[in-house]
Amino acid sequence: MTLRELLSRSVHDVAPALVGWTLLVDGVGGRIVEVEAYREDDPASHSYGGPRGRNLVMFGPPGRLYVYRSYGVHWCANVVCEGDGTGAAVLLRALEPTHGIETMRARRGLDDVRLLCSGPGRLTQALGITCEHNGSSLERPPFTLLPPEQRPAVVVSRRIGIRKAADRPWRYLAAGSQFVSRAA
DNA sequence: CAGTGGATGCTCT
DNA sequence: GAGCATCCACTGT
Repeated sequence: MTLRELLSRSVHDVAPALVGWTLLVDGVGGRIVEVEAYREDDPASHSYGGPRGRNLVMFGPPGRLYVYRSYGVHWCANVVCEGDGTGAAVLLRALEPTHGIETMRARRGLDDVRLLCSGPGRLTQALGITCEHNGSSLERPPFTLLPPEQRPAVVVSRRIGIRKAADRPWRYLAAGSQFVSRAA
């Protein structure tokens, strides 16, 4: 299955399926170990209420990156999926660093590998993702998405850091990973 | 450990 | 003017 075919499916299929893939930006990054699903009929989603303003990329074709500023200070990155204007995307919440660790240490200003990419704001800082990448295709440089050699076991839990629709079990983690932002 | 509060920009009311 | 899909430093056990 191609990346495009994978991302064209329901966000509830795409989100767990992305766990284990390796995301690189200019060769720097790691293995995806934590994501969350968001969709249009979801009060916690930026796409809730239909396309307007900053959320337009969420209603575009699958395989693009939706980047927004969080709490005025951080960037958060989502993989747009489904397509056909459904407004669904997968929030990238944590990576296990594998490539370019020294570059990520320098960008983050710390040494502990477990803290480099264990949170949505940390991850974008470590990989150098900013609003300049909003709307960019993940199928082209500087991005690389590599499939896992073996599909990892995935654990489901409730989403983190939201007040609305906080009870929906739409957070997906690599089982047993030490690099998630919070244990399941 | 846990809990609290500040930084800071953008969207929405 | 409020609220936010966050992170970090600081406080107190």
